[in-house]
Amino acid sequence: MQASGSKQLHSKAPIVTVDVVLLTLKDEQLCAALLQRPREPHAGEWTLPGGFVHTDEDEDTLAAAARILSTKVGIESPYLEQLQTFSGPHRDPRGWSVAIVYYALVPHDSVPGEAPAPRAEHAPATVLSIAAPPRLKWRPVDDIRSLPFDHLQILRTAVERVRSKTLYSSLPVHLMSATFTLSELQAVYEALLGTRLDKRGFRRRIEELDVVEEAPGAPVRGAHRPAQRYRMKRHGAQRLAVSPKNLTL
Amino acid sequence: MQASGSKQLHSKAPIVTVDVVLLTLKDEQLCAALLQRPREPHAGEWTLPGGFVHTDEDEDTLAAAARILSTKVGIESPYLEQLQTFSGPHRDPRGWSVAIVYYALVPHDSVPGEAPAPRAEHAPATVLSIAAPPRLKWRPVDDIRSLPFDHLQILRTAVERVRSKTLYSSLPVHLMSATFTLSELQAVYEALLGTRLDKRGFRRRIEELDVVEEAPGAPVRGAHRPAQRYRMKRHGAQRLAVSPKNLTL
DNA sequence: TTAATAGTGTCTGTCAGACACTATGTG
DNA sequence: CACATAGTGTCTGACAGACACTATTAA
Repeated sequence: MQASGSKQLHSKAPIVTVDVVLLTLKDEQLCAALLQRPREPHAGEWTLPGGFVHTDEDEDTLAAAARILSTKVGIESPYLEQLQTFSGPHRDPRGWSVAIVYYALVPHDSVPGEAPAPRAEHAPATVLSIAAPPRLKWRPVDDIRSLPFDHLQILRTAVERVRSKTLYSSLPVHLMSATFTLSELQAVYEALLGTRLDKRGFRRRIEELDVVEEAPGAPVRGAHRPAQRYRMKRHGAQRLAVSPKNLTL
Repeated sequence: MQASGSKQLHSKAPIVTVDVVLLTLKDEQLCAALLQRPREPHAGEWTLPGGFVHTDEDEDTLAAAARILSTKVGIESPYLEQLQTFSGPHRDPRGWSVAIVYYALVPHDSVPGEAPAPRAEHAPATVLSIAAPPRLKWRPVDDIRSLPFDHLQILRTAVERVRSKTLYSSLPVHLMSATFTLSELQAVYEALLGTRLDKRGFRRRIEELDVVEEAPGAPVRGAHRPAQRYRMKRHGAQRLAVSPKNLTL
């Protein structure tokens, strides 16, 4: 037994883990981060990043999720939000378990690659997990057909949430690099939704949401007419702008 | 320690509870159910219904929430949905804790009153906590200024969620009796939103949502023109209809 | 008939979708 | 110049908000 030494004599306490669905956009495809498990159960298989709560250092499960991303994937302060809690006697072979699940969005260019040891090209910051290097890979979410535990269901739930929020919010800006053009942003929305969007309507909408602003510096000088660079507005920490137009009865 | 006897030597496992924000509408006011705690911590104080997961009988935390409502409040199969999971080292004096929180909506006429001992009508199953019968009361949510643990924050989050969903969904039908008139339903929406709504627009909207149907039987013969009775459509179990109009980018 | 509530018809301003247009760069 | 991408102007059908109207009961 554990902390509550007096009352719960009937049943064992559940196992508690925190899992993270880490998503990015790569070649117009939404991809999820998978780690190869170093230990049983399901040793050697690819799963969502996860781990136990460290009650001696984590302030809450959000902090635990951030720690797991930092430690096991080498990603710092991404957009991170609680998804849902999954539970049951069979989802983990070790017994009755609870998984508090978060989802995270990161721009593709701030992400460690697929090497057993992280590539040198990106992520110059020290990656602490070098000692027991977890293998990392990114897989398009629509290609993932099975995962250990109930991680496939968790992944599907997270993807559904992200796609759904894309319809009425500015969530996808968290998939963009530090600066980006509106055309790039539109391409990201289109990739997530699997639809073409009208340029005029898209720009009207983004402007209403009021979450991006012109970034200083030179415009993008591509093959043709240069494009204005934009960046995310930082209101407070990481607020989600939802169109007020969609909230009318 | 617990099931995972090998890896987590660093920190104690968190305490896991399931709490429920149980809401109903009474005299045009949204009210929450509060129970008087029979035990420490906060013995004698009024809190949200809650309890431990019984890993030997609960299929998941949703089932645990349903069991807690049935056992401790005497309410069977209400609308029940996961709200959010709260966690941290300080929210419960017993230690680092996780609360998986659900919210439930019930029609006012299917609800036990404020009696000291629970009525005999429900909960025929053995109630283990009969020794110290939990007292129940209903308080308007806007009058509740403080609660033990972090239950005030939890309550506020649930109320915000319900009011927000009222704007674009049919959630409030779960606050209605078995049959009801459209005027009554509109009054409930108005009470939740604190706004007057246009009758024509309201009826258009409810029709689009396609969640109510005409109920058989005599119309309501009140003081004046009789009104058609309606009832909730049962699609599957308890689906939530969201207006598709609000999901356009 | 009056009062009160149930329920419908319909006008209108607003806005999203559509699409044509201009602007500005490269080669 | 042709071409490609960036960015804007603007028309129009649909629809939500508003509100007047009819319908049906009791007293």
